[in-house]
Amino acid sequence: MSNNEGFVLRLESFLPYRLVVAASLVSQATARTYATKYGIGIAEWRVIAQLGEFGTMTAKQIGARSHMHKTKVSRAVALLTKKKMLAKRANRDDKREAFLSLSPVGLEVYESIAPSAQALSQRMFGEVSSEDRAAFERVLDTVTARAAALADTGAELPD
Amino acid sequence: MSNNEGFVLRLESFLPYRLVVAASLVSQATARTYATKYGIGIAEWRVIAQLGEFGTMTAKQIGARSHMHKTKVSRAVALLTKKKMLAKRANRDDKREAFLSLSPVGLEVYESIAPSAQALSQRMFGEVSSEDRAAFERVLDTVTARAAALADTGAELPD
DNA sequence: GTAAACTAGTTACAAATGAAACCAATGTCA
DNA sequence: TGACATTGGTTTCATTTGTAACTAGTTTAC
Repeated sequence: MSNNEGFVLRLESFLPYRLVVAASLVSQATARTYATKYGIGIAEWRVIAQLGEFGTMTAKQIGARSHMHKTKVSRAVALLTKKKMLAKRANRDDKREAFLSLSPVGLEVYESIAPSAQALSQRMFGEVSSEDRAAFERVLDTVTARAAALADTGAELPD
Repeated sequence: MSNNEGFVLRLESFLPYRLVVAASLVSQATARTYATKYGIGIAEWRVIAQLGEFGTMTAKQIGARSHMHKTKVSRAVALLTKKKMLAKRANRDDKREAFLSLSPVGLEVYESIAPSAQALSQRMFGEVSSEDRAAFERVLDTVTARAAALADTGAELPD
């Protein structure tokens, strides 16, 4: 029984809530897999994925493309460097930054983990029809844009 | 340029990644709004939302329905109790648990925040067509189920 | 040329989080 | 009945996270 006569919010069908719950489960499942099979976390994996896709980037570029806070990137890079998965090359023209890329070891990890990630995704989204998948992507796009705007303008709610 | 000839994962179109990014932005926007306007966090809001919807629940029930870890529920309940937003009534039949419900203050908060939350959701999902929204919900459902299964079985990746 | 403003990245600190230990109460089963 | 396992909930502890301060390097404006 609900204890108020006015507006009642049904949380179970409230989209922002459902989205966040789904993402958190996906994230858990993913983290668990990467951790148990490769001994790295999601942040590290994202760095590897970016470098695997684009070859060479600065930490800043990685952060921008992967939507990660710069401290997170910094720590992920430090860890991956310690694990010899990354090569760091100084930029002669701007000594503040460095060019990062996958070392042979890192590349190996990437080549083994990327198809696995794809397979995991397949397990989660595999039985979705392609129409639904397309719609899903459209919605993700608009929501991402809207939420990003709301998140960093700190916009007030309408009354 | 990519630095490997084999399989390349395009992170920007990788669904689990996009889902998690979208959710994190939604979560940020939401948290910011609740925090600035009501001085509570997402966990606290979820507790309030559950109680607003269902009236009276134990901490355990709240955790189960809202997908929150029991320590998180415990802390949220403690905070809300300190803020006089919750009423706690002992269960005579099982003194380990207690029945929680919204106090008059808590109910006020709920009645003011629930429509705001709805409005915020509207801002994020408002321009989505109802077909896309339906598809989106279908996908969320299947993904939630699949990810939950993967997350707690600790299933291995296929090779 | 140089002082002030700015930027890439790291570090220090504080808050949030989850796993595990814990406490009190309840259930089980001999 | 009484030992043992289990459960609701809290607390402790170690880890993760983000904010803010900081360092080193670069750009801008005079």
